[in-house]
Amino acid sequence: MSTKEFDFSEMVCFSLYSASNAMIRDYSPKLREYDLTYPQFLVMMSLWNNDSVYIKALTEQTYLDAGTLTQVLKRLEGKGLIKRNKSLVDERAKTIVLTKTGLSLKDKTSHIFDKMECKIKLSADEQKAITSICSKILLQLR
Amino acid sequence: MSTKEFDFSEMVCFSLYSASNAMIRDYSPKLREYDLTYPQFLVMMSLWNNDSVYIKALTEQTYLDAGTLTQVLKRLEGKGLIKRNKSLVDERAKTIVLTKTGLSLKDKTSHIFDKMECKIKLSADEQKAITSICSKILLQLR
DNA sequence: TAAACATGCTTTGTGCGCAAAGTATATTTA
DNA sequence: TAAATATACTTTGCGCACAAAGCATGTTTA
Repeated sequence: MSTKEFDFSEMVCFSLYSASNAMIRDYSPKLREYDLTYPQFLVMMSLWNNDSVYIKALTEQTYLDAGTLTQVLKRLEGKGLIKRNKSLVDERAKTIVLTKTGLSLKDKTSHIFDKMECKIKLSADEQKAITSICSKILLQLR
Repeated sequence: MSTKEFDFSEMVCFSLYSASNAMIRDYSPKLREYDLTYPQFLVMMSLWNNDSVYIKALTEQTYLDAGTLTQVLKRLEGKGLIKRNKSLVDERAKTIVLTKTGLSLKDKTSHIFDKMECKIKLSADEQKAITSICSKILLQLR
């Protein structure tokens, strides 16, 4: 016993983990020009899709937990990109709305994706494969 | 302008990020029984493959940077799983060696993978696809 | 309608992940 | 061989990620 070797390149979890870290690391300098981190950018994208939502909706979009989102949203509010308003309907909940500045960032950052896409060269099939297998994993771990 | 919707499920980076988070989140309770985090477990696996190595070798195996590894290794040493010895050949470098306790953990934790594998049901082809596409991404971001 | 429970979010504490700066040792170069 | 450069690692600072506990407001139930 104790003779089995661990082949890191065949491990699903490690592959995802290291590739995800690498991609986010690569995004970071581009995002930093707009004073954003990747998770912050993610939240902004979700809000650009759909504004005036509860934090609960953002946890479902981003798969981040409420505790993580609370601090991310505080920082985004600190930068003047969003406002957190207490809901009138449900006093427990907070409605997240984009400020004018927050909204205007959408167009300014739209080139970041294009640059990224051309940097990592995946075929359409590979792109489809990886995203669908990731969805499958995510679904099984809910 | 400003009309494009972001489709999260088609984004490579987000797919990797959320699936990786989900898998690590799922591993965590099992690893916590052995007082390990996922990155700590990763380092241990690397050492179970190959002991008495410089930290540099671990950065290459795990793709974690030296700063991250320094703290992970300190914690592993604190738990008595490894020792960090100053190299006799190169005074700058540290040689990481497993303790008896650290070595013995290999067999004790070997079941964790099997449980995980059976939980996320991927075909052999899917597993091969995802790991190879992740390798490709990693290679392009070096 | 009071008590029990659920929900939406915040707080706290731990451990990454990484950039940037720092320290000590080693190697190369002029 | 002294100065410049490189290497191996550590330190610092910031922002996640998440579990667990906490708080306030809702909803359900006895």
